Order: sequence, then structure tokens, then C-alpha cells
Amino acid sequence: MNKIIDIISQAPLFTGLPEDQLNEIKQIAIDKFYDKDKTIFLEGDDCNGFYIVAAGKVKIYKVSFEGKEQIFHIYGPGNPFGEVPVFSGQKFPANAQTILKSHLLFFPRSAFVDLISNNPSLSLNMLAILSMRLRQFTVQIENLSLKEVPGRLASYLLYLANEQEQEDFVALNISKGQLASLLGTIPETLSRILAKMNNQNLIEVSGRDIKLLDRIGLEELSEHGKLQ
Amino acid sequence: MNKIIDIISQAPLFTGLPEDQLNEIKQIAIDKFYDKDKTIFLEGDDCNGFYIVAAGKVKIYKVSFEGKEQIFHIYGPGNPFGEVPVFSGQKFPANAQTILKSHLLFFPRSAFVDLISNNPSLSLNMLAILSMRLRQFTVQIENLSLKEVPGRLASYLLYLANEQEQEDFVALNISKGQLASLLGTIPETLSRILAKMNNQNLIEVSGRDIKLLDRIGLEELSEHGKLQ
DNA sequence: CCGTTGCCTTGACTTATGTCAAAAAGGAGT
DNA sequence: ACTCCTTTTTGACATAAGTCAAGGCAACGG
Repeated sequence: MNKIIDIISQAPLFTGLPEDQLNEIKQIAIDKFYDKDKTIFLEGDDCNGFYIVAAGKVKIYKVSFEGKEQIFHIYGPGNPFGEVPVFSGQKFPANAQTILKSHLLFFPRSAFVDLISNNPSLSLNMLAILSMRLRQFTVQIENLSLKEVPGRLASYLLYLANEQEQEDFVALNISKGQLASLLGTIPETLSRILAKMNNQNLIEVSGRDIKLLDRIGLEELSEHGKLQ
Repeated sequence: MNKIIDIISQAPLFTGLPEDQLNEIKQIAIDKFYDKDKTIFLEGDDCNGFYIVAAGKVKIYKVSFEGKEQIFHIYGPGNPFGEVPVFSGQKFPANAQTILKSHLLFFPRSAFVDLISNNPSLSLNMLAILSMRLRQFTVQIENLSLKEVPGRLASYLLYLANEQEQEDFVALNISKGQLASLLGTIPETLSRILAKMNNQNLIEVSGRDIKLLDRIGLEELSEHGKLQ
């Protein structure tokens, strides 16, 4: 188990804060441990605070009436989640569930609001985080409405390669079923499209490992994207 | 033309602030006037501040390589827009254009950041606004990925009726083409679906006026929604 | 009154993606 | 190596929604 203070000092939300404030923050954080595939909160639950992932992995998602799942985000160590209703003062807008055994830090709402009210740097950090989220959502909406599945997949692979600091190789950090849900489609469709991109020598898939054979082609696909 | 101070004092962003602070805010605001269909900023432009709509109407949107448009929001009087890069420190993530002759207030970035740094209530207001935006985006993503067009349209009509405080009647405040873009579809499809919902006595369309004949049916459609 | 313009609607067609069902491939544990 | 179970892949099919092209309709100005 990591020390709370280490996690806090490395989270983007708290970067640049002086040590005494980090200690104050530490005072209000509460450790929580979850096994794999455990629900953290459900859409509509009352929000009495938000979380930061210390270890493990968490998905934020919704499910349609027919049972189809849309994943909004997958968060790993250092990422906060569930902050929206802290400030908009309502219920959680989506569900949160671990996809790995996880260690979370919980920050109770009122204590945190007090903190942020007395701390301009912290509030600017939080504004920056929420703004980044909005930016990501913009991209996600753009992808869903203006691109077809092959384009979204290409975008995601390039994003992941960038994130993993690899030139031409990515290792999926989630199952293909979850990837489908993140891209707003279903496993069958994803599987077919991976096969097609494989045939066209854009990528080479083996399990969760994917070689990017043609970055230029992928970039084109991600922008003006039709496959075939 | 409205007085700046009136607009400011009525904007959600500034609610609850004492009068001396409203005056400070007024000091940094700059009037801008635009005709109909004029570009305010484009995706990728450097951000040196954000805007509040004083009068008129503004759309925030992106365009795909093939030319299809997705509208993210339509903002009217009192709504701020373009705040994201103020805090995330990057370029505008989407385009903004007037859809009516408009009067905007512009708040230069650095002056505003100074203000917010010295003003916990203002920063909490801004956090609340951004959180509400995130919540709206959540709904939009849910709609795009988990509902079909009839479901999205039904949701929108119910939302609009609620907004306009009408039991069973809505007046579209935008063209049908723009509505299509807001719903993530094209005018032809929207037209067909309106006709179909008309036939099934869910609604009665005449131009931009729509009677909601069967709220229950519309609510079902918006949740588990297949038409017919 | 009539033609122009922009918006909306309709029709015929294509296509991407979802559905359902079954087979194949992996992994974990015995 | 074998079984059990989950994940992934394949195939045949259905359908929502996009494309292209044409026509209607209303608003506006001459």
C-alpha cells in the first residue's frame, strides 16, 4: 500500500501546493479498498465526496435500457473522479466501478469545499482539471457523432501510443469488450474492424498487443475516416 | 443595448457576489457586437479570454472533414462560453459562431484569473458552471451512443418543453437543420422522424411549433427508445 | 404578382453497424 | 493435459441512418 501523502503529492489536482497544504489535504482523505468489479457508486446516488485513484483502475459508465454499456472514462492512479456533483450540488451523473482491485482516496465533500474556498491555487487546479475533462468530452462527442467506428479506433490507438510513449506499438490496457464500449460500439463490430485493419496492413494484432504498421494511414483514418 | 452591470448581475456565473465585486468584474468586461452568422473564434485559435452572451444566440460546434456539423451547445443571454482554455491553458477546442445578431461581453484571461484567484465565491461559481457543463456532456454522450435518433429527439422535446415551462407545447428556437446537427444527425433523417412521430400521434408538427400529444409515449421513447 | 432564395420534405438507394447464434481461442485451476 | 469459463471471432441477417437527387413551400424583394 502506498502512503497517502505520496499519492496526494503526485496527483495533478494537488501539484504545486505547499507542503503544509498537502498535509491539510491528507487530514481529510479516507482510504478505501475495493476488489475487482465492485461498484463504487451508481448514477443517482447522493454525492458526499469524490475520489482519487491511488492504485488500480476504475471505469465511469452508463448503461442503456437495452443493456448496452457506454464507458466515459477509465481512470488510473492519480486521477480524480466523481467531482462533478461536489460543485454542481446534485447526484452522481453516471456509475463508477473498479475493473481491477483498487485503492482509492475519498475526500468528503464539505471538508473539501472548505479547503478549496481557502485556497486559490487548489481551486485553480480544480478548474484546470474540470476544463481538461470538458476538452476530453468534446473530443468524445466529436468522435461519436462525426466519425465512424474505424476512425474512432484509429484515434484511440494513436492516443494510446502517445500515452505509452511508444512509436509504433500499443498494449491495450483494457479488454476488447471494454474498448468497444469506450468507442461506443459492440465487441463484434470492433473485432471485425480490427480484422479489416489487420488485412490492410494498418496494424498487426496479436491478443492485446497491437503494432502500428502505418501511422500515416491511421492518422488519415482518424481524421477523414472511412476504411476500405 | 443592455447595461453591462445588469447583464453581469444576472449571469449565473456571478450570482451571489457582493456589489463591489460585480463592479470589479464590470471593469474588466469588454463589449463586443456581432451580426448574424459571424465567427467568434475557431477551433485551435489561441484563447485570450472568454465570453458571456448579453443578447442574441451563439452556437458551439465542430465540423467533420466531410462537412457534417455537430453542434455542442447553443447559448443565449447569461451563458458564458469559451472558458475551458482559460483554465486548461490551451487553444479553443471548438468553433463559436453567432446564429443571431449578438451582443457579447469579453473577459480577458489574465485579468479574470486574477479576479478568480482573489475570490473564493467566484471560483466556486465557476466550478459549479463547469460541473454543470460536464453533466450536460454526459447526457449528450449517453444520447449519442446509447439512443437512436427518435430517442434523442424525444428527449430534446421534453427538455425544451420543460425549459419553456409548457405542458404540451414547444416552439423550436432554432431551425430544423440546426436541430438535426444538435442531435447528431442530418436534416433528412430528422424530417422523416418528425413525420413518423406525427403519424403515430406522439406529436403534431406545424413549422417550428410542436404540440406534444403523448408525453408518456415520448418519455418511453426517450428512455428505451425505438420508434414504431 | 412572380421569380428567386433558402429551408424543408420525399423518394430510391447504399452502407455501416447492430442482432442473434455458434464456433474458436485463451486462461486459470485441477 | 483436461475442464470450465470467459473473451473473442465469424457468419448470416436485419435495420437505422446516411447519400443523392428532386420537388415543394414559404418568405422576400422587385
